[in-house]
Amino acid sequence: MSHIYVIVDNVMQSPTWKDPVTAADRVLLEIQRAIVEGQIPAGSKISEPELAKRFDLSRAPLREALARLERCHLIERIPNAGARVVKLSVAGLISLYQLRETLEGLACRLAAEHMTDQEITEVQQLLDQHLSTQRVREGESYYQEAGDVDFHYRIILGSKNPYLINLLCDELYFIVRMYRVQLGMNGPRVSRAFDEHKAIINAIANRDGELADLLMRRHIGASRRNIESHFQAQGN
Amino acid sequence: MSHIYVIVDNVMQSPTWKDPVTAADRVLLEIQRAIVEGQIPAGSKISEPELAKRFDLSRAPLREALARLERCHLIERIPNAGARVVKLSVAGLISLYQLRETLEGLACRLAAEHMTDQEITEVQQLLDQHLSTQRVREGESYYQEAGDVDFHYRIILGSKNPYLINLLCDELYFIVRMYRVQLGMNGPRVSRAFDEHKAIINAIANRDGELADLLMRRHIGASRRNIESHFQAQGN
DNA sequence: AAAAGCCACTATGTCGACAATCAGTTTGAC
DNA sequence: GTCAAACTGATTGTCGACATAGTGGCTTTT
Repeated sequence: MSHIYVIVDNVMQSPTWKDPVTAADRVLLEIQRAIVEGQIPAGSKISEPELAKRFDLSRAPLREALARLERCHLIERIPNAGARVVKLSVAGLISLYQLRETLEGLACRLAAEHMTDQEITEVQQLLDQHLSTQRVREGESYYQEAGDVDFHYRIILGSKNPYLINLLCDELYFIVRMYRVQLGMNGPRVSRAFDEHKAIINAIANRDGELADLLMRRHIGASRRNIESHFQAQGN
Repeated sequence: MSHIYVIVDNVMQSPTWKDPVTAADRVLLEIQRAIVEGQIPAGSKISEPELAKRFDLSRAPLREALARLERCHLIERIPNAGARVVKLSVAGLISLYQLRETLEGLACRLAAEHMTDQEITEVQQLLDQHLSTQRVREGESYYQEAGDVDFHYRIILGSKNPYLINLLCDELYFIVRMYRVQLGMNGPRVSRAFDEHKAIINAIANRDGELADLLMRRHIGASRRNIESHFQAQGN
């Protein structure tokens, strides 16, 4: 299990993420992982003294971490009443994907305008590389997950819009992962996703922002509909 | 000067904002106002001991407030090196308005789907009301500002998308205001904005999300271009 | 004189304890 | 028996002090 996150973490740490220098940073990463994995169950109450004891530090850095957890929508705090881990719901997931559709569409439009030729070439090489790796180890969707994250990540960075980058890579990233992990959304759509990714980067290479926008929205919309149909019979 | 913010605050406090119950909440509001007004200059360093003394409280609630200020992009923190008020730039403002265009466009599309007939009627009445008030006190753009905020605010709430609402009303609201106040963007576009608002709410009333989206993006895009041309000769 | 290294000082990160607030329970009155 | 009010327990908010990392100035060396 653990090597999944090793891969993803390596992917993410380079560009926007600074390594955890302070104790609050370290505990933040640990709690993020625990919540995303479901080790701290969704909807459960957060006890500051308990977590402080569990991670062996004072409440001060812990509260700092909680503030940042609230920022990425992993917990909800009520003054004088404590914090709870967010409850997952189909409605929430749909709201989230609606946002992603629009935002990553915008990222594509801006990326078509601002990415350098070299950056585009690198992404294309990345896709070919992921394709071959996935061919070799068919069925193991970890690589698809990491590759998918990496692809979207590079497009977002290519937009060169700091607000958009911060939003998608810092604030929305973890809760998207939480939904994917806890609702088991690693699933199929493997080969189709590759083709869609290729079409998107090609549109960007042609500097056709309009088309890249459309393709990305359709790409994420397909994921969303895939999930929606998956949960039509169930409650949750 | 101060009564401007009284109006806006009254507008904002009802739906999503809880009144400041804790000391950190109170000082947060004060510092937000100070930064937005430029009383604490853009780009200046934040000294925790100094602010703690100035507002007469400990560093603990102050740091809580700083964490939330970072969340609304009003300050930037570097570990072990302190916090600075954000530096305004034309590039930053353009990035911000690009985001707003897309996000509020999405809000319109969702609002056309989710707003109740009553909510729509209320917004229409609000527009007529603001129009008459503005007619009476021509030239005083405060009312236009408050009315503009109120209009956009209601559309955003009408989207019923919690992530989108939180984003636009909590995270991006203050920095948008900071740009408007410090770069003096109360400006003209008064009567045109009214017409555009009316067209948008009419599209929503007709449940034409596509059109409402387009009109809103054009509406904000006009503001952005208005600002861009205003700063083509200057540095900043 | 300029650059590099050292040192003192300040600011940030962290800690433990106190105060205020809220939830659940028990007690009391009608 | 039921509702209300006070009490108890624990949790959160706040405080002051300590440890540590960064900043600026001074000395020393080339």
